[in-house]
Amino acid sequence: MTTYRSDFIRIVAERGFLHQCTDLETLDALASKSSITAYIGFDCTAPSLHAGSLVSIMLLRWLQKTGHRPIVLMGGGTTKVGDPSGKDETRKLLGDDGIAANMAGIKDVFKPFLDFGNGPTDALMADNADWLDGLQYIPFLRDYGRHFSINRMLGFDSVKLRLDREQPLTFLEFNYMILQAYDFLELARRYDCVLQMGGSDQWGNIVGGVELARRLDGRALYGLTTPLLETASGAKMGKTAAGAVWLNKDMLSPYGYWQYWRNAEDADVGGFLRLFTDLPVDEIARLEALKGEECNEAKKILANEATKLCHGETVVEEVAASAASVFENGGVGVIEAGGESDGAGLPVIDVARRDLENGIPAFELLTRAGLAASNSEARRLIKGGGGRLNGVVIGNELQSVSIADMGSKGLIKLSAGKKRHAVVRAI
RNA sequence: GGAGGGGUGCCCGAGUGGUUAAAGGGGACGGGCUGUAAACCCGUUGGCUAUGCCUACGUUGGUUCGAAUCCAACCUCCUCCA
Repeated sequence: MTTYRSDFIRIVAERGFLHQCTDLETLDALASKSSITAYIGFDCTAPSLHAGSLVSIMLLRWLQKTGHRPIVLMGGGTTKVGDPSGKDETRKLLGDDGIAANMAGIKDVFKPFLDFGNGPTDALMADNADWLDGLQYIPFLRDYGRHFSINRMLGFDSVKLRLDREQPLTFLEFNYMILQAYDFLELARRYDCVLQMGGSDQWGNIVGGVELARRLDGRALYGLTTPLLETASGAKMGKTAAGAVWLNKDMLSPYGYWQYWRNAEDADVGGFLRLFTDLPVDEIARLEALKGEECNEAKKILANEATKLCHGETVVEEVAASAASVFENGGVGVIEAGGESDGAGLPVIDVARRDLENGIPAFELLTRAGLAASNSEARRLIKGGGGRLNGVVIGNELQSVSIADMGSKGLIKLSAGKKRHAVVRAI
């Protein structure tokens, strides 16, 4: 195995972040003798980032921990264009307001992972709208557009995928890669940023920036990509039935976040521990070796550590206690204590006391609790034997749920399957 | 600009006037087996005030007792020609 001179590259390699690099040796040498600045771009297409972006975020974290300066680039400008990479259809175009709102949510995501400030290795946040918005079409085309070959761009996966699927690719989106290349150049000029990182689907775009800088400024920049993560059985990282695994607690509660990691497949545990926690690699090797049922211990540690990074240490304890209560004792978790769970426990649904006094059909309550997307789905769920009321299978979807079903704490536990639960409370 | 071929449910993909809420596969969800795992087996997979009703096969109109299926216009993708 290759030995690396810089802490950054060594750690990144041994923890599984490394997929491709434009010039690993030189970059390693550079990072070993000086502090470098590197960036990753994030588009503002949603109000939060999800677990799919976590590899990138952790990569910036390690960059900072090994003495370098991370730049988080908000795609305030590029989001207006829309990255065709990995999308088989045109994104809905967002307006300025939507982008600004999304950006605010995304900025929050980074706070627990990176230290921001003005020190030499403090993280920096930039917004490419600052330079992209002011570009003038003809001058830009003449100065930069002439360095891009359509012939090559057509070969890029992001373009090819769209064409192969017979989906439209607008000229607007086609320009995305040029703008991203320009971003890199701009960051190199402004902040002496020498490295752009990103998911493997960004390779083409990153290389575009490296080449642009070489042609225009005669400057060597570097690109590094992370593997595109899939779970061991091939599912896309960061997606579940309930939707994306958001990093923002308004979008996904810490409880739900913890559950995502707790439910990792056996085969993924080691890799996830390396990528998504700060645990030392030899400790991970030990956890990874656990076989059979013992693997669950490793998964709990994974869930605890990952949740700690994202939502903080204090919440983790409550979440873990909740999970133990729900899954090991058939309880309802921290909410039982009577307080607000603040996302550390099962979702709580408030239902008007009057409604409960009259009785609510079981299927309707499941829908209200968010355990089914529609009343029809709730009915099917119950017919299939997947609906539970206080742990008991609901036999008939019309069964009425009322005050009488509340336990001693005045709560009703509803379940869809063995893992999805919610607590109903009367107000 | 011309000629031809396409657009079907979350995705892929059958279906060319009624028996089609639409074959098959994937995915997802539920059940079984387990370890809150994987694999495997079974079931479900448009909505609703639900033994019925409503909405759906690119869009909008039309023909017909009846249309995803026929016609027209439009949108859009592909291939070839200029």
